[in-house]
Formats: sequence, structure tokens, C-alpha cells
Amino acid sequence: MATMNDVAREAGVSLSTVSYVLSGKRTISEETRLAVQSAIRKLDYSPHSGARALASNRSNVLGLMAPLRADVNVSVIMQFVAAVVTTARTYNQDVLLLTQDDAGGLERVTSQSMVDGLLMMDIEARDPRIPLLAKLRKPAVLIGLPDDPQGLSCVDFDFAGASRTAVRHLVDLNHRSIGFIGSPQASLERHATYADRARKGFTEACDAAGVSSTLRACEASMLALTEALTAVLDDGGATAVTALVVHNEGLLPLLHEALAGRGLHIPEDISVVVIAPEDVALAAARPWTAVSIPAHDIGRAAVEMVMDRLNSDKPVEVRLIVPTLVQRETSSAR
Amino acid sequence: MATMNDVAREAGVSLSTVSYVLSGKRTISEETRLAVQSAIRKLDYSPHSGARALASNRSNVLGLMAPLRADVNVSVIMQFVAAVVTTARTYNQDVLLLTQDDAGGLERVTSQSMVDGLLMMDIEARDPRIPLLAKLRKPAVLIGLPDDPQGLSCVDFDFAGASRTAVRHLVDLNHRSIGFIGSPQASLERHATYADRARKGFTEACDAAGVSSTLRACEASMLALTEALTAVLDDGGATAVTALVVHNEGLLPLLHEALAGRGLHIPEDISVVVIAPEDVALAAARPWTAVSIPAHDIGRAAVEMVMDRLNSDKPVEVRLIVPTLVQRETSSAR
DNA sequence: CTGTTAGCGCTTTCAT
DNA sequence: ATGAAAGCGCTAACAG
Repeated sequence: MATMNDVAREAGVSLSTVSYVLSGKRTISEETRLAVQSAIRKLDYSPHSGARALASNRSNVLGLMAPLRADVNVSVIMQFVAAVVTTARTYNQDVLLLTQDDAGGLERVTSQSMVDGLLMMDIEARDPRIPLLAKLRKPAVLIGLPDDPQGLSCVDFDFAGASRTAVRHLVDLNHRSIGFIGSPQASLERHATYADRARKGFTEACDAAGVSSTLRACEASMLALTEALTAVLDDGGATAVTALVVHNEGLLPLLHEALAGRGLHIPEDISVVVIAPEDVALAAARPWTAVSIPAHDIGRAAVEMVMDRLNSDKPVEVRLIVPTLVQRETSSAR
Repeated sequence: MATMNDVAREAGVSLSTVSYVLSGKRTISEETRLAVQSAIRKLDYSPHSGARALASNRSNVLGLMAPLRADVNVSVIMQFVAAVVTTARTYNQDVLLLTQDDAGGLERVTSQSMVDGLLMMDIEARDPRIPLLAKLRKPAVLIGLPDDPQGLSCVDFDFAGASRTAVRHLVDLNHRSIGFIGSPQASLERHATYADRARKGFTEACDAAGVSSTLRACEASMLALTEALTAVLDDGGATAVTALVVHNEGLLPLLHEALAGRGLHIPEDISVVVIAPEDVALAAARPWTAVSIPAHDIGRAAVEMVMDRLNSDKPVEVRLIVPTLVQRETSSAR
């Protein structure tokens, strides 16, 4: 492996000149710059990241703590992670992966100066990792919205707004009684905030519009879905439920069948709006009217926010990504 | 941040003694060892990874190139990744994540000495990344089995064996005509080797047992599944298909419904054996008879193999993980 | 616009 | 069983 010294000798300049050519922190004459660059190419030089980290106090690595359990949301998680890695590369950063259950990992990678900043996914309302993170005094961004961010920046999709948007769409289509099929009970119990917020937004929007609402949590299985539909559709009381908002990607492959099993056709008998990643909404034979979860945008925003905090000292920031609804064939007026 | 020097001073010993206490590469008297350890605790010292990497030529980081597209196999991929990260930690290594489409990343992290070894997932038969990897002269392990490993170690599940095991199980139950519903056409076309090998093993085992076989690729949608079932079940010719081997996790939530739609009950009318991760096979209302894909074991083995190659110079190795079948309620004798 | 030089925090010989 | 000291390859202040 060639070192910077080798390059300097080859180019007939000093070591620091090579360093400055690489960093651009000094104005260099066209001539020497070219000489250095050609020496770099000739020797196939690349800088030693450890040495650089030691001298500059920057590792060019971001730590990402991701939930790697086989949850319902795997595809969303993968999209987040992909977006984070891709965006990090545009900032010339790499990504070190930490698992959710290795809480000590946050502390470890920080105290060993392995990372310049930290991202944490799948935040719960009172996530015990937040105080840990806050203590570390490293730029950090939470992907999710806890009760108390304790001075950390956050970014997330506006799940409450997503539900509101879905409800308004259905109300505009003259639906007067709307059902909500949400995340599994387990998500609610561990207070994954996306689940709570989506439900809250739904209820509020229905109340505001004066339409009746029925909510139900649901596992990703046909059995659970059938039960949930029974509960929601038969329970409607005075006005029959004519539209559903579904916030659970795992159910989408099952939903057509389950409704057909009750003799209900989409959208003639029942309108459906899903809250799901775009590609999941489009994967179905009949694409869903959807408020799409822009996993990629969120991941990108998260990286941008850490990098901002790394390069300047911007104040903390809580950013909610605005939902948009795309009407497709699964919702119609009644 | 305290440095090793601070610790040495605090403990009243020399810098090198502290280093040797940490590495264990020298015998240290009980007394000084305790003094050093207490100084470490008192100052809350942890070594600077960059400095260590610079001096020792070891980063304690493994690079993992993973397919982060939202594919059909997301859950399997997540399990691999989780296993890799977890196992790496037991070797005191961290994991740097590279995305599939960043082929240059392999070269970059290697030449910058960011990683001690590399793992690459989702290997295709003639994967163009293999020659790149082979050139890097870093310990590397392929998770998958290409046509020509070019001197790299490989580890994978024995997908051919998995199909054979499934077929033998069904033959033992007196089935004489077996269908195979496999990965999407796209997987075959890009020559994901797991898809090829599972098919091959299936055909071979059926031929060897003298039972008739019908194969079909299938996307993860109800529509595609319905078509595939029609093709496989109606196409049987002389002997009707009485059992299915399904190698496609995305289809499992749909399968009961799809078969019920044809008036077929499991296992009275048709037996089903799936090749899928254990938890996926168990997630169904009625757990599947399954040859389980031990994603965790494969990930663990991969890390063990790089670490072996890092610490000694073991010869290259191709390791296939042996399949085992667990009978549950979806297969029965006829 | 360029060169000289003092570290950054560690590992590892060489001494004793 | 311990210490002294020479790097590892880079960044950035200092000096022109």
C-alpha cells in the first residue's frame, strides 16, 4: 500500500501538499495539483482511514442502530437502511450497523471514536436508549418521534397527518363511517409511536368531519384479518362502514381475498386507502389508493440532519415529512 | 477522552504496560494488572479505534455487502444480516454495511484499510463482483455458491438437498406426483443460485424416486399464485399432483386461500412442504411442514469463516449447511 | 502557493 | 515482569 509520503516523493512535492490537494483546504497551483493527482493514480494510492481518523478526529462513519428482528415492517426497514447508506455515501460517509438489542453499542462506538454521528430507528414513546444517546454528545438523529426527544433531533413521517389525509379523502367521497385496521397489538404495546400517531390522527379526523370511526389492531395473518374485519364491519352500529384505512403492510396481500370472502368488492362495496410504502401499494394486482410512507425520504433526511449537525452547529430540529395521497382504483365515491 | 497515557500515569506504570494489559500479549503481575484496570475504570478509558488500526493494521471491522432492495426475501436477508452482526460482535468485530450496487465499495473499504475482511450476500452464478473480490487479497466469504468461487470461501444452505429432503418425505408418504412452486422468474433470470439449486434438487429427487414432477416459477401475488397452481395441478397428466413443495416465502400467506379457492384442503387433498425460514413457516395459522432455511446458522458460519482466515491461514473452504425437515400438519400420507 | 514539523493514540520491538 | 522509544500514516498549525 502506497502512503502519502510515497505520493509526495513521486510527485516531487511535500507531504502536506499532497494532503491539501486531497482535502482542498488550500489553494494549489494547477500544475502541482495535476502532478499530485497523477502520482496518486500511478501509485494507486488511497488514504488510510485509521490514520486519517487519528489525525483529524473524524472517522467518516455513521452509526446506524436498526431493528433487525423479523418484524412485520421488514420491507420498510430495509428501505430506510438502504436510503441511509446511499445518502451517507454522497457525504463520503460509511455506515456501521448496530443491532437494536446492543444498547451498549452506542456507547462503545462513540467512546472508541468509531463514528462521527448516530442514527437510531424504531423509536418508542419512552425509549430507554434516548437518555443514553443524549449523554454521548455526538450528533444524533432519531428516526421516529418519542414523547421527549431530550434535546436530540428527530425526523419521521407524519403518521397522524397521513391518517387525516386518508380520512379527508374518504369523506370527500361521501363516506360517513370509516374503519381503521392498524398495526399489530404488539406494536401498540411497546408504544411504537407510528402506530399510536396513526390511530390518533384517524380518530381526530373522523371526529372533526363528524363521521363515525371504528378502530382495530391486527396481526399479519388471514385469521386475524378475518376477525378484525368482522369486528370493524359488523360493529358499525347505525351507519355501515363503507371505507377502510389500513395501516399494516403485512395485510395487503390478504385483503382482497378477505373482503371477497365477505362478498365485498373493492371499491364498489367498500373503499380502501392504505398507509404503506409506495412499492408495496403498487405491488398488488390492483394498486391501492395510498398515502405512501416515503421511507427513502426519511432515511435521506436523517442523514442530512446528522451531517448538518456535524458540519455546523445547527440547533436541534424536529422534522415531519408531509404525507401525500395518490388515488388509485381502490377508493371511489358512494 | 482519556488516552492510554493518562491511564499509565494514573496507574503509575508505563504506557506499554497498559497496552499489554489490554492485549494480554505479555504476562503481567496480578498487582499491576489490577492497578491498570482500576485506572481504566476510573478514567472511563476506551481505546481509540483509529489509533489502534493505524498501529496494528487491524480495524476490527468486517464489511458486509447486502442486497438492500425491497426483494421477496427481505425477511431472510434481515436474518442473515442480524446473524452476521451478532456473531461479529462475539469476535469483537463491528460491521460496515455496503449496498449491492456499490461495487466500488469493496475496493474502497479495502484500500482504505477500513475492514479486516469481507462478506458478500446474494451471490449469482457468475457474479461479476467475484473477480473484484478475489483481487483484493482480503479474507472474504461468499454467502451463496457461484459457478466458480475463484479461490474464495463460500457458505450456503444446501438448497438442492433441501428439495431432495422434501421430496423424500413426500414420497415416503406415498405421493407419486409432486409439484414445485419456486422463486419468481426474475430470480432465475439473474441466476440467483439458490433458485437454480432448489429446482435441480427437486427434479433429481423426483426422477430418482420415479415420481412425476412439475415445476413452476411464481411471483409473490395472489394472481400469479392462482395461475401457477392451475399450471401445476391441472397439468399433471396421468397422475394428479397430490403434494407441493413451495420455495417462496412471499406466497405462504396466500397459499391456504388459493388452494381453498380450488376446493383443496391441506393436507387431506394436498400435502405441502415449504422451504422457508423457521419463523416464517411457524407464522401461519397452521404451521407448515418445512425444511427450514437456517439464515442464522449461515450468517454465523460466514463470520466464523472470515475470522478463521483472519487469524490463521486456513485453506479456502466451501461449506454447505445440511437441511433438516420438520413435519407439521400440512403433510400427510395418502 | 508551498514546505517543515509537531502531534493524533496506539502497538511492538528492543532493552533491562 | 516492566520501560523506553520508534514508528504506523495522516492533519493542520506555523513559517515562509
